[in-house]
Amino acid sequence: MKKIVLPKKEDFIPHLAYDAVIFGFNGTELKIVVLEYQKTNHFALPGGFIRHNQNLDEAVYQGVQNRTGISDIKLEQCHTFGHQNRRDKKVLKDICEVHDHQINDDHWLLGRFISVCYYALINFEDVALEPDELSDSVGWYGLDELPELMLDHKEMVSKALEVLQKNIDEKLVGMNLLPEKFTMKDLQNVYESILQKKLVRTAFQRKILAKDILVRHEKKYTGKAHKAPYLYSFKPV
Amino acid sequence: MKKIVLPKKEDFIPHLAYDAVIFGFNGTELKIVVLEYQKTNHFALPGGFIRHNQNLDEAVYQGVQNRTGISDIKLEQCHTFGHQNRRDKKVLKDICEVHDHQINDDHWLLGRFISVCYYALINFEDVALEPDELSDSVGWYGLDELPELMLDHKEMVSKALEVLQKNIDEKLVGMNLLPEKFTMKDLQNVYESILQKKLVRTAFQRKILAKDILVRHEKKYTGKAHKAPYLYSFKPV
DNA sequence: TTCTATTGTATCGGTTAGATACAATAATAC
DNA sequence: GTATTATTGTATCTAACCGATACAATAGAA
Repeated sequence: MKKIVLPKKEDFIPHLAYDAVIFGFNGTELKIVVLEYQKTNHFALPGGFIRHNQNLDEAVYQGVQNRTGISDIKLEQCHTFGHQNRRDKKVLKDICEVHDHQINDDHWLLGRFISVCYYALINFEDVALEPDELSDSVGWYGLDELPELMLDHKEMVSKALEVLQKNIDEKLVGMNLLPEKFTMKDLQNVYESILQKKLVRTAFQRKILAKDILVRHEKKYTGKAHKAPYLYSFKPV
Repeated sequence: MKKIVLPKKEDFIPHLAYDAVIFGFNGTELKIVVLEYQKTNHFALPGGFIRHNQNLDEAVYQGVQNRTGISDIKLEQCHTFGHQNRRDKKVLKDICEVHDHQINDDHWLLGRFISVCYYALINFEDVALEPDELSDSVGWYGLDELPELMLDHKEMVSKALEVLQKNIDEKLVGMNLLPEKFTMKDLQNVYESILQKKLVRTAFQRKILAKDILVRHEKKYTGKAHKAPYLYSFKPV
């Protein structure tokens, strides 16, 4: 197993971390990015630390990019988790062991961490996930099929979803989760995935159209035996 | 000037702080708690640091209590501020100087701090503000009459108000800001102060009554030459 | 007794959302 | 070709909600 270099204590703000809940939409279901640490069977949200010379927001942006290959996303802060027992020696020791690393019990990475949680929405299609050297795999998981996650990462997912639900009407969420052109049904699927409930088709269509944020394009012929829906895109700002 | 004891580096999580925006309502206007550091003309939100053996939430609760004398409040997290330039050597040096303290340029308190901002709503009447040993005074300031505040504390106030506005309908804000019994006008004043806009009296009354969260009591005779309003209290949960 | 300011409530019109209805239509079955 | 089917786009009805307006009730002053 390739030897890794652990982050050096003096480069980072101690006891402080970030984690990110990256939402994507595959056309049917809302999914999030989860990392698996090589050979350890430990799963976690993409996260990391903040350098002394980095703004918090930037650290998160760059960190997410390094760990997942995702760039060009808009991250929003959602909550800071600061419980005393936010530490997990076992996971980190397992990771080090796999990489043939010695780690002392008093190593800074084994201490308590306060973590600032961010979330982002991205288009499933134009992302190629690329695991970093620590991670075995980086993949999309549906909200109902999440593996056991490290620490309170599951709580972070809940919190992020909650914030997303609260902001759904003002944030034009579809813009980030859908391809350039999409049908009204696609957009409704996004809303239903986020809100985790069925919406009334006719009322949804009426509401969205009344917002006057969409441009209507040609029809989309799917080959199915029924009326073809129009394609839409978001009006440019 | 009495010599103070600076917080010791080894007790606290370095580079991490909290600040709190405490909202109160004096019957007419929304105000917040601001500390003034003795003889320095520096003003700040009540804030502090997190001990290694404290949960974040608890650290904030206890810290606010120590610094202002306020207890028994429900604090809500609103945002974490992490810009690189969140440091202000001058303010801290001034404070130390006043207290006849030497402080080196590389002292941990002069470094960069990431701060988790909380807010709370309290009833103006049942609070006696008591400044701690660092502070000259601790007082209520209207949102339009805030003094110049340290660092990005003004931004924190804006953010807290924004969050408060967003949650106003689900959080029953009056419960914390008003005395036991109050008139509909009082409650409307609270809403208007928070939302920073006038509301339609009749519609407001109808909306609140429709929520079915109030109990109506006797009338309140103020001595004014007009119909006396009813007093209300919030229904017990 | 009259006057004034405020309160409590009712009503009208406009907007929005759920429920329902229905015509339009793309492809299939016959 | 014609009938069939599933889905889409739109209209209509109703209920809920809000702003605007009206107005009666009323506490105290003039």
